[in-house]
Amino acid sequence: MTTETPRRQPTLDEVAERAGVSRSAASRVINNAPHVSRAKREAVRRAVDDLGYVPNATARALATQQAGSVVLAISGDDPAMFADPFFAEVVVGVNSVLEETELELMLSLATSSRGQARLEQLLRTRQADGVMLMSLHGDDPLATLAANASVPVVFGGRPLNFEPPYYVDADNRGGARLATEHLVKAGRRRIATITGRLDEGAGMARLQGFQDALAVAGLDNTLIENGEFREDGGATAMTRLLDEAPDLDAVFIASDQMAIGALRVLARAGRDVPGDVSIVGFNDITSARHTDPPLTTVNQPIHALGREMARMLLALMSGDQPSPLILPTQLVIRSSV
Amino acid sequence: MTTETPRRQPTLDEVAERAGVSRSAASRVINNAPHVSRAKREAVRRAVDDLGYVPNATARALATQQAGSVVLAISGDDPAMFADPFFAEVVVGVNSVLEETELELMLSLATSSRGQARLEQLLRTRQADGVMLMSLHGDDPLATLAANASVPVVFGGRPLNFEPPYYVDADNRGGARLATEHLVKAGRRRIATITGRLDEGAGMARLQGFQDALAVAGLDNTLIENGEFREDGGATAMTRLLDEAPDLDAVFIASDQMAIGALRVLARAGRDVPGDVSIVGFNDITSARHTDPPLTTVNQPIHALGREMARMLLALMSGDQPSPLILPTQLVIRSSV
DNA sequence: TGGTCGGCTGGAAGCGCTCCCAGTTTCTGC
DNA sequence: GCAGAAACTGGGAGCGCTTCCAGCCGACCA
Repeated sequence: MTTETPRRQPTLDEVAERAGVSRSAASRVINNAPHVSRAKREAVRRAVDDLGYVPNATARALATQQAGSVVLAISGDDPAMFADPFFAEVVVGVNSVLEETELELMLSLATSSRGQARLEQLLRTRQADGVMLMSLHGDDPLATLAANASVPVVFGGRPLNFEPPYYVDADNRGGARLATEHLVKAGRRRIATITGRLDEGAGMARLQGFQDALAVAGLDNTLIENGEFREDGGATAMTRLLDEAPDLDAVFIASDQMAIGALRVLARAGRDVPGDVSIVGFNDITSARHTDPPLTTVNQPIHALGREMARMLLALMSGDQPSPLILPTQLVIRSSV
Repeated sequence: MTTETPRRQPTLDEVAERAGVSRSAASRVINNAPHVSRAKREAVRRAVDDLGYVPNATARALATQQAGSVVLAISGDDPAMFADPFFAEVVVGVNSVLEETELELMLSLATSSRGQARLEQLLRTRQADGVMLMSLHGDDPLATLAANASVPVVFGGRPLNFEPPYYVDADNRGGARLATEHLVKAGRRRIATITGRLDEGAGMARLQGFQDALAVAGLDNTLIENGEFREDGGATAMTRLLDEAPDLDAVFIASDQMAIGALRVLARAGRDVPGDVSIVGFNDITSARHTDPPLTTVNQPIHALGREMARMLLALMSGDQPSPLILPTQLVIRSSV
């Protein structure tokens, strides 16, 4: 009902006409290409301003065969997995570098098989110029898909069974070793671990780091329970551990989430932390600061992970061949050891 | 070095040729349009399979003038704001309905002015068919942009100063009232509040709910400090409150994040929770379960918020005129009251 | 003064798909 | 067995932009 006409966006032709030049010339000035005289260049700019012209991204994409967007794909079998704050922070990291470019960010939660099919579609239809692929586990079909995708792919984390050409990962193994060594140095001798999903690279690497450290210290490294990276999994794993080895005096837990569950079990069992048993977690989520007691844990640079993935993808897209990157992890000492 | 040719994707023309039909016919069967004989239809399908044809989304977008994607835009002045797990869950909700469609999800963290410009661009270039816009605060320029965007816009939460035609929001005011009433029922009489940012709709609504409840109860409702929705803000606000009104016996805190900060201050000040002072938070983040004591708080259906935003946008895009939606909030009783 | 060179310039051919339209075929009902 | 309707069919014109290319023109050198 307003007087506003539902005016279409002006096209390049209209700009050209108004500026009194050919469409080619107009296109050149829009794209800062050479071979256009100063006078025409300015005429075109003026016309652009007057008309409020904005190039149509779709048409441009069709003509240049470049989508102008990249996708961040989170693969996994649990639809709600993305709710993990971990990913949110990765996204912020990714965004921080994409912001400097003209690229748009698409998000693909390839969680159902339908989701995976769509991601595949997305790539085959060339709606995106590159992919960042996270959290492949086990025999994720996406791994192969990625391998022979026609666009650059960088992995976030390394899948099991397969070393991708381009990836950025956190030093999970090193971090786990650090954590476990910390326990050893604190004088603990009967040290267990609660693992994450062992069909994920991170889960396995943390277990290995744990075993590395105990092997070096000459301690038993077979007290292992799986908690699947979930809080309740951590709780039940802790229960089993207490059954199996009532004399344990420390446990390295492969995620803070699980540590929270374990802490609850420990409290209920009347074990004092860190008096009776020391705990160290992994990830350094914000909650880790507010557990009782505050959790000693391993921090991984999540923001940097996202940032570096994006940088690597950009490099790849511009024809470089970047090397894989492993980001350092760091022990954060609080009060649970 | 493999024998794989870097084969381009086949085009519709190739499909048509192989099937021995016209491009128009091929297009019709791809799009399940009528007016194509059974025989040709099958020939085309076969050709599609043989060739592994996938329609080029960009070309289709250009021809149909539909991008095939929607954007979820998070506006705000803090680049890291998105790291709030709140948004992650919204994304999951949004995704759950988009997954059923052919629409792709683009994410726009319109945090810097550059980010905002890009979002504006995104819309003007029609790279997206619709927008979900979240977390406008104060005089966010995006509000007006959204208002006269040429694509449907649904708001997540209501901005201040402006009631958008289409939005889904949580019942912040009602939730805050619930929380405060709970405090009153528990026999508390000297009740304060720590507010969130008052230039955001949610922050203001929660303050109003607080005041509503106390007005009804005939209690003083002027014990107010601002915590800006941040943890440290909650801490300093609590400190000020303790100064101002050492006799307070309860505080409604507009976010769990801030409540965590406040709890720390309270503990340090030697006040027992809930013995000396009762606390209720807002949001029901996962950490709320692990504070000391576990936090009584108001749960808002974040996943549903995302889901309903997406549904509303879909409705809008298909020409309907959905009504705004206010999702119920719910008191979650734990041990801090 | 003639010849060259190199930077302008605009025409035109796509990019891959949709969809209108006019022409052809095949069915109906009588 | 025939008119008229209904269903198919393929040609062609776009969607808005990029980019190749051939033609120009003025400048510059000998």
